[in-house]
Amino acid sequence: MSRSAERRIALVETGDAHIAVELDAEGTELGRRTLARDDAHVWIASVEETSSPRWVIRSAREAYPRLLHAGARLGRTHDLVLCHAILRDTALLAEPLAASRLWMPTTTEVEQPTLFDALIAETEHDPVDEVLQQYRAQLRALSSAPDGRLALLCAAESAGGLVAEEMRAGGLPWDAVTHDRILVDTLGERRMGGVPARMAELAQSVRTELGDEQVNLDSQQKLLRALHRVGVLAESTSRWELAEFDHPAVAPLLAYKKLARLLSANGWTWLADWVQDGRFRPVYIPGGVVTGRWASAGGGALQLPRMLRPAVRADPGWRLIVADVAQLEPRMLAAMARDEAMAQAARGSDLYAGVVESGAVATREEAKYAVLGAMYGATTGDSGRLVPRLRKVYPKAMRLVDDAARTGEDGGVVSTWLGRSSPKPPPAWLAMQAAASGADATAAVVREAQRRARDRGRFTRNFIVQGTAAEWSLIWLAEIRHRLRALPAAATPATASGPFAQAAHLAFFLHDEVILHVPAESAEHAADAVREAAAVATERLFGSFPLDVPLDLRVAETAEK
DNA sequence: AGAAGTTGCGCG
DNA sequence: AAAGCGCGCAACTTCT
Repeated sequence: MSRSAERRIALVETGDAHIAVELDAEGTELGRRTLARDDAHVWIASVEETSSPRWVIRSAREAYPRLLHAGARLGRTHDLVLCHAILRDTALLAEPLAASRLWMPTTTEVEQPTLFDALIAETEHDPVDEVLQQYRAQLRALSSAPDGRLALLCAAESAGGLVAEEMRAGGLPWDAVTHDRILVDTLGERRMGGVPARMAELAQSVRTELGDEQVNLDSQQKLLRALHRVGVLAESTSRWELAEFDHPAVAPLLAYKKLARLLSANGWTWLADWVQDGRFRPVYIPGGVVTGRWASAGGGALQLPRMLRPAVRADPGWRLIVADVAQLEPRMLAAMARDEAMAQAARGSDLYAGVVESGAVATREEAKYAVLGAMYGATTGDSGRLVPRLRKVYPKAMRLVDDAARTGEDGGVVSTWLGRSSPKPPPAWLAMQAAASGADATAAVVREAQRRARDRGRFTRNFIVQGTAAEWSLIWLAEIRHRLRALPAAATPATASGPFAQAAHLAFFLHDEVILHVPAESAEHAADAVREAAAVATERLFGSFPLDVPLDLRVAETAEK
């Protein structure tokens, strides 16, 4: 469908109603209607079915949960809050979108009203006018772009906003019984008013070996002092440092710390707080990371521990599709830099094996550290030592990241493939650099400024790669979602009610991995959808440049790795 | 007593 | 084993 043929409808929530405003391609109003809050979803669903418009909304985060709950799904949106952040900061536009506090994400905390807010309140506009004005401003910004990249990014980001809410509504199927069994098997029997049995035994062993029956193992300071008393002269209580010491307290201590971590991060309290009706529902925050990666709030969705993956279990009659991309970031780098040699190494499922084949390094481990070091800016250690070898074999790719690093060191801004730009350095950073370049700068100030400049360089170096990988993933998600909507309703309903009780849905997303929850009879079609979506994402970003982005995909009952 | 900062861990 | 990017969270410690 061509863009101009696309129907656009702004959907604005007012106190007790929704106003739907029909728009043309420039955002000019063609007509409007008022919908009572309680049955807006009926009209929306019918319009969705007959003409699948692009809905212009303030924010999916704010508006979509209620619609989903009422039974209306939105196909495509333009999310003004998400797109405002992109168009405001992008370096691709000579004249970026004007920043406005009105279009920042609303925070949940109640903030003290500022003078600025008071000013806004005084001059408050009609909410419909505000939406239309902002949309027109964003359309103007997009029409001044040199190519379609920012428009693609805005569309993908908006789709991400929908996916995030739909994933929360659908939830990740979570088997509390399996989770509990893992906890008991690992931590020992749960005991009222104390730590679980096995943890208690380990703690006892540690205290005995330390000759201190009282020491609190969860206090770094007290633990460190106790260790020093028995001759373990570690500087911190971190795992890798303790492992260096040969003392009988070390082994049980490391085991205890591992269990303590599981208990506090994903123990019974977490299970009770975050799993209801057999679903884990974290809050996803699209664009929550400066690079464009998603953040999460609550539930620790960014740290789903490997150990607990067996608790991710499909409902009866349903399956999980578990898919991830191996080495997404270096693949993105190869294509961004149009580095044919690196793309050649990326042919097939293991990029690191390809790097070894190219002769740059001898082993797969070396390849891994060299490639990670190139993207992260390692300068010392094994990783730093290997990076120069990549410069010989992949000069184009290395020039791209090296240039990004230099731009950052100089205080500049870099952009991802689709045009999301890094934040400008903060005033304190600029002040430090200015101070260091003054005639009276001390050696210490100069040294510190150089260190901070290198920090900045490593950030911008990584930004372009991490951010472009996030863009690939966004398109992947959007294309998966699009294809899932065509699948038939489930033969067996899911165990949890809600908008996805009978529909295949995205259930989890983490940077380069997705988990889908799908009716068993649709599993193969859903798997195909995930594969097709990956191919489309690569093609949308890089056109005909030959880049492999292979998936590790399986259809299973659990998400076990 | 509660806010703010630090440490350590686990995820990509 | 490493020490290079990006996160969230819990528990402890220090500050107010």
